[in-house]
Amino acid sequence: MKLVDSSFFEVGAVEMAKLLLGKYLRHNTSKGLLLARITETEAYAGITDRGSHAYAGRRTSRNEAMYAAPGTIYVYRCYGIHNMLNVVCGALNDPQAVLIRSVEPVEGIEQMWANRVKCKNIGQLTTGPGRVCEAMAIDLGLNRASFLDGQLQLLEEGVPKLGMELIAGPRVGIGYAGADAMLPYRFYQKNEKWVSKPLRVIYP
DNA sequence: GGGCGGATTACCT
DNA sequence: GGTAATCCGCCCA
Repeated sequence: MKLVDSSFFEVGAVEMAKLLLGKYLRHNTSKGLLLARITETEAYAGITDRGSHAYAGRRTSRNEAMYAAPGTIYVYRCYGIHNMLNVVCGALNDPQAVLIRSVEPVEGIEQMWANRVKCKNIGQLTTGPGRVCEAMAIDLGLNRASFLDGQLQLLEEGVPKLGMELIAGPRVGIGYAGADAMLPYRFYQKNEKWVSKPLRVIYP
């Protein structure tokens, strides 16, 4: 597998959310290598998206990473407890990002179990954005770093898989976003089992 | 300076 | 299905 290059990130969030499915997230930690396949994503599509931290051009210390170069890592803390991992994409000063909601563990699974202190069920090891960060030891120290040259990386297989059938539906937990809460910006592959919350309503 | 609440999870009934 | 946990960022004064 090879690292994706910088141009990979130069697309809007909705396209990026689809392209990230099946890619690999690798974290080189002091306790060993963690590798996982991305299985569920959500797009946060810039300043017109009421669900986004950057809606209406909001720019604060928390979301500053969204305004950085495509390929930047955006990690923030939610509910005072959980970290959320996002991939910044689009263009410089165009705050687009994709939330990684679930992954399939591939390597370093023992370490992931150790990181997920209270987890007993394999199906809950890495499904959910907070769980992904806990399992893969992703914290605020990675915020504003880059996927292109750091210890957290994105990889792809030499030969892309074809014919993925995608499921799309509304994003989770953004009821405040009004009409934008209905947008089909959450994605996973058909028959994917590493998913946080299966969709009831499926958009064709 | 102060109050509110969240891109969630785990554990309870 | 309901709710506690837990804290910084955000917004208003």
